[in-house]
Amino acid sequence: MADVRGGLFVLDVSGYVFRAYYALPPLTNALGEPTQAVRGFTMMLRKLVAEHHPEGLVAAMDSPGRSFREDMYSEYKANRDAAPEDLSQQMVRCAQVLEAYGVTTLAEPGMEADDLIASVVAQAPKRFAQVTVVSSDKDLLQLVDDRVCMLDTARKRTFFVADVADKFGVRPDQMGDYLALVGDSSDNVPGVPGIGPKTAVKLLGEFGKLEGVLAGAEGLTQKKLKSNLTEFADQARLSRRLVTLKDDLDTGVDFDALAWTGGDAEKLGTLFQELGFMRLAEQAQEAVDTPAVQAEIATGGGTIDLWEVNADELPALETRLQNASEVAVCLVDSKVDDKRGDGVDFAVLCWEEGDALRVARVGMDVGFFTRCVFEHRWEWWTTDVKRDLWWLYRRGIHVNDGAFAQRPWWSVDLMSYVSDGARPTHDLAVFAERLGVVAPPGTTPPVADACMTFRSIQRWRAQAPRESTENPPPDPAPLTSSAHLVEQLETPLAHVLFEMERDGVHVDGNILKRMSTEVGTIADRLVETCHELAGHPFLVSSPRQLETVLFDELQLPVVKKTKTARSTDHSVLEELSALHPLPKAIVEYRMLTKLKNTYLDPLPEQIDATTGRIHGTFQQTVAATGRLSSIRPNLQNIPIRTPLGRQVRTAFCAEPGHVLLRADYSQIELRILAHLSGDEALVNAFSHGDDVHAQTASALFDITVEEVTDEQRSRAKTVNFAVIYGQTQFALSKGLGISRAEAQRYIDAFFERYAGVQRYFDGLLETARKSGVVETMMGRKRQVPELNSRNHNTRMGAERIAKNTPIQGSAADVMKQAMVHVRRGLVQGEFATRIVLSVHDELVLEVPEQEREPVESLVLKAMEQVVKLQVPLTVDHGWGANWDQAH
DNA sequence: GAGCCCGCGTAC
DNA sequence: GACGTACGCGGGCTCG
Repeated sequence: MADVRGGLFVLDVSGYVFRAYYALPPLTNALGEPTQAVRGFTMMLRKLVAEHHPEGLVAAMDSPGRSFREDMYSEYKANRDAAPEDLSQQMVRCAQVLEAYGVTTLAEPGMEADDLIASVVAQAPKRFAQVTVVSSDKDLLQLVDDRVCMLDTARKRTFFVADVADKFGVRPDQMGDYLALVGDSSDNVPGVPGIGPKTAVKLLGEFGKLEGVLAGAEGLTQKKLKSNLTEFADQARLSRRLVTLKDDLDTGVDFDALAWTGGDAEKLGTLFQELGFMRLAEQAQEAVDTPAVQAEIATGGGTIDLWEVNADELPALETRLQNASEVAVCLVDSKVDDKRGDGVDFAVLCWEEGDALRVARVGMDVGFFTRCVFEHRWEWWTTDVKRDLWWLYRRGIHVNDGAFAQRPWWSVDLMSYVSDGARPTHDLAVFAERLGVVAPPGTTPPVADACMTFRSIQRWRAQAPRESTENPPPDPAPLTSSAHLVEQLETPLAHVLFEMERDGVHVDGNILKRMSTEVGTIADRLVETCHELAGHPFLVSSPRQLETVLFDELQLPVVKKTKTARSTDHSVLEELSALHPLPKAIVEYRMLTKLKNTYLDPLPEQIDATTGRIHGTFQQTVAATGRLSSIRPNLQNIPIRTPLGRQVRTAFCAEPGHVLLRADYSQIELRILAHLSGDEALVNAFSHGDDVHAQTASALFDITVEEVTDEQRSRAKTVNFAVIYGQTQFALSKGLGISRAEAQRYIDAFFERYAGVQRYFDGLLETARKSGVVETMMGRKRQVPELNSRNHNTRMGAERIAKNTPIQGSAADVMKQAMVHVRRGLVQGEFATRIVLSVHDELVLEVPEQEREPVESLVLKAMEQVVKLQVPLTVDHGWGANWDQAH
């Protein structure tokens, strides 16, 4: 969600209180006065002030009595019971809270709050650049435009223009027509029978406006729809009038007086005491303080002047930018979390002149941005460089590898991520706060963001150490500080990922659809089998219902428990299958429906009709260890372990004339462990090309490597993994199905054989306890404060994280660097080969037939030689027409 | 009706 | 209570 700061906030009090009254559990004060809605409203108001720092505040309420809409249509809101007495009382109390808070409250006989809000919004631009309507009422979405958004505090969502389109399928200015067609049951607005959201969107998409739809009804082929539109045309017009907001009321508002300067602590204290809000009464003072205006702020003591750049002023802007070495470019798309790049477009540029920041707001001008990318030489500073590349791409500005490499790009998300991968988000607001950069007061969100981006990046680069003393730098490609990590690894990788997303992966949807039909049939039969075995129908997919059937009705033994229930997971069902046929059927059913619901059905939906390819998103700042992750769809958990699952991979195939190359690191994490620990036995084993799992087995079972059976090797492999994950005997015993004592014996045997690993972990934990941080080979950091927790479990969990993160994270460093090198090699060799997937230790490339040999050697070489470790890095590979075959 | 948590299952 | 890192599904509860 985009952050909304400053500007004017217009509160829909009636709507809020109405909902809170019914939604919240009843609450009364000592005198029995109902207060739940007042309390909800007060909390909302406090939160709003604390989080959004409004420049101005104004509230609007409905007036008691008949509204002009009832004169228009006697049934308006007739479905609502008269407001209960205790709701009206609370409405009065809310008005008192607002008064004590110093907020002007508007009410006008015959008018609803919505009309007052619309009128305020219409006049606000004279004084406020940005207006936020605070409401949950979709009627008010009509008001949204590029200066007005709606904040729904209940659902924690902000609606900009693109969000309205996203949610309803129509532009904000079409919302009135939309509601007129669909109707609104909560206000008893009739609409047109038979027209729901889908039909309304289709009609408005075709005809634009309600009148257009009514006029165009004649030409429609669907009979019922046509007759309804004709028969109920007047009802639609009436509905349209009912949902139209009156925006020309004389509100008598003095907009200058709306600037919020804080409330009256004394009044609030008294009021809260009456209401029985004792905690709030105590905090009344803090509640009314406006955020301190800090002169220093992001401006660095200078001033910020916003320059609205007209088309004819662009050359002048460019001249001034000639002298800028660094420019924060905030591309404003009305929607942050989106790579499609539609919506209202403009950018805010921020740069430094002398000691002052300059800010320019520029509309979308392809020529200007093309010159920004290809001609101007300043550093491009942003919050999300991959999003910028998409944004530019969607407008025909194709930043290829060469153009990307020509300028330094710096991105807040990547800086934040390498500094501490464990943070839940890496957005600008948090990053800036950590660096002590605050938003300049009284600026609109895009301007504030541009200034904060500029100052934050400046400060981070000044603070980031250039040298690290923690680990010796790997060679070649030394990355010894987080600044280097961003500059040489993550930022170039962002461009590689952009290209991977843009180019996508070719997927044959028909294969998946055929499988889906077959799997669906079998699953349907299994449902019946399950019902018969249970003796009655039940929802087979519901663990809760299954729990009842298995443990209450069939009286099967409870094998293990989850936090809240008796577990029915795979291991439990396996065990129970000896006692009853139902568990086995469930296992089968789960396997098939998992396949169908997670892969077979969703994947074809994701195939882009024009490219025939899936263009997923690779997230670069999500996994705490430094790994990539993949969403929409997740391309990193495509099945491989079962034959049926593997069939899914046959759908991931090369285009005609191409072939897939799969290349994966062999045992990369164990090799990293060997390198980091320097353990002699482990290093030697890898250096000599020995079978490390067999070597571990020989230690566990006290036999020679030659005597190791397949079964013993497999157990040793599990133990090797357990060490990487920092597992204890408990988990290992579960994994191997052995006693805890036996598991402990394995773990002890491992660390006896590989004593260097034990020493490495001991040293690592000692250092990490002091610093609270662990680090990867390339200097990626993750905070682990829980290492010093007094809670045993928390501390143990933190120790597992501390041991695993350098291993998993360094492997991620290596793979990411390899991706950058592979891509660079492909560009330099002018190959048409594309990287299509990256799955932690595996790369998949789509290679034109004639490029097979050179690309194979390029990829293997790049991956194997990306870093020089104490042990060799080896890469397995395979070729195939599809992903399955390439194994 | 949307959002969230839970249990579960897929990958490395 | 106890296995590191992810994403996503269906069910079911909750609801400022």
